[in-house]
Amino acid sequence: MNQETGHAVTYQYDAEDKVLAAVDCIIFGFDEEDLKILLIKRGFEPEKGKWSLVGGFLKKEETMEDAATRILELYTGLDNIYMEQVATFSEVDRDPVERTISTAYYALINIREHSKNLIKQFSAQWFSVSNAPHLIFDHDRMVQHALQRLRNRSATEPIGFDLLPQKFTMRQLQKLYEAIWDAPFDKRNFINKINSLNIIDKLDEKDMTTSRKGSYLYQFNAEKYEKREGKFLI
Amino acid sequence: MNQETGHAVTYQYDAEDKVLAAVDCIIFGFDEEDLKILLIKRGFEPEKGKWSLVGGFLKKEETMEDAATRILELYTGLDNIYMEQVATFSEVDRDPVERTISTAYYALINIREHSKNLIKQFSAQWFSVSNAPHLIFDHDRMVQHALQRLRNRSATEPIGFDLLPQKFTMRQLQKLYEAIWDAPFDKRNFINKINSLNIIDKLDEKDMTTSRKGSYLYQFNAEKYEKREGKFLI
DNA sequence: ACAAAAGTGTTACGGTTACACCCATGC
DNA sequence: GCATGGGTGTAACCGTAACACTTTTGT
Repeated sequence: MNQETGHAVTYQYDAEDKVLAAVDCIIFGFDEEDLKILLIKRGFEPEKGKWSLVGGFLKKEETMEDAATRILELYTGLDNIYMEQVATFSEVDRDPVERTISTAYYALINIREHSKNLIKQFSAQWFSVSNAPHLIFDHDRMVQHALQRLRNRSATEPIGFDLLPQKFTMRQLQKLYEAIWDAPFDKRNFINKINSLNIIDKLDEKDMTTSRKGSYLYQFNAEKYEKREGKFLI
Repeated sequence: MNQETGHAVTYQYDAEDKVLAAVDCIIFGFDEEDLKILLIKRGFEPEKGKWSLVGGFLKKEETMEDAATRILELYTGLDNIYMEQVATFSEVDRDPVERTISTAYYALINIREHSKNLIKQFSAQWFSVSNAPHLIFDHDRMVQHALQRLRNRSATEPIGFDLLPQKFTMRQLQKLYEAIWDAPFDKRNFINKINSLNIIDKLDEKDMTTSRKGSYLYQFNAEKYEKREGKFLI
């Protein structure tokens, strides 16, 4: 930031308005069928009892990435999670209590790994994106924005794997992308496309839980991804 | 934002840290050859005399979009300009004077229309993106981020026209996209592609300033764009 | 034997790319 | 008449999309 006001040689930052800065997290998970988001029932006024994204205020000694990481750990018990800034929302009256700007981040977690205790403690709940309740403030817009970003990003970066177990089947991967895009893909074309990317390894193991025949497990190979030529593009 | 702390029924916003919120603008222009950005020589400490994006602090009664619009008008005299939020930068020490987070916006203006007086008044100057000086704070990162966003957006939305005069030639349009992408395009393929989009009108006028033969002028047709089927994709 | 999900290849189509010559005009 | 930039069409190529049957195995 910079500004020249009245040609003063030294600028008086003191005269400027300060605001509360918040971070809100759109936590995505995938349950083999639907793309889900983690919401909490707000425990204080205003809007007490309504559904809300998880969030918190930015502290003086942390970056927004730090804050988002802290909030994510607080509500899921997880760290080292893929995360991306979405946008900052700054409508003047977005929080009726006090002027607050909020930066939204989305995070991708393996839904089987988060802490069930914390979920209970915070009255949190997973909702399908397509079937979520109305949220407080501008949180619905944040979710839509995050979803759009997730779609764009997942088409050009191999981030979908963050929503799956380390070992996964082709059907799971396909269902994941179908959930993200809310559109069906052709089974053979999808597999051919993924295989042509040459970034996942087929294992000798099979997952026997969803069919009698069983389906092969695969694993993302980060090394192959780094060394690949050509684009990643689903 | 929301947070449940110690199960209090009413949350004390008062206890939270406030920060300065700034807006910095990456103002893009196009001069028939290069993609340019408008920079100012900082008139106060710290970093006095160094080059910087134009910016300002967010005021209590305005949104960030408002602030960006205000700043843009202050430095160029223009309003009603295409603008998009890029991201918020929040490194703790990014501004050495005081904790300040800054949200970057990029704007696309017709470089012939901005106020020359203001440019002079603020010691502002246009620099080719590829040949700009080092900027203060994290402004270099902001520019790179904005440029990437401009590339992505301009591939799927007809925003390039905001950088051109209302009437322009195919060669100008092509050079603009070449500047944005820093890559050459085939003349015939480009024209075929643009024509197939069916969103610009060929006029009966010619621009005689760059060749003896003259080249036809075209005009973006917003109505056709709204009604088109299929994607816009350069 | 049959139900239920997994696995597998080929062809048609459409968009992208590569490419070279003539045109109009001012000097 | 010639130099300069403007304008035009086609064929090869490649990635995407459409499409149906066989395999495995638990019950």
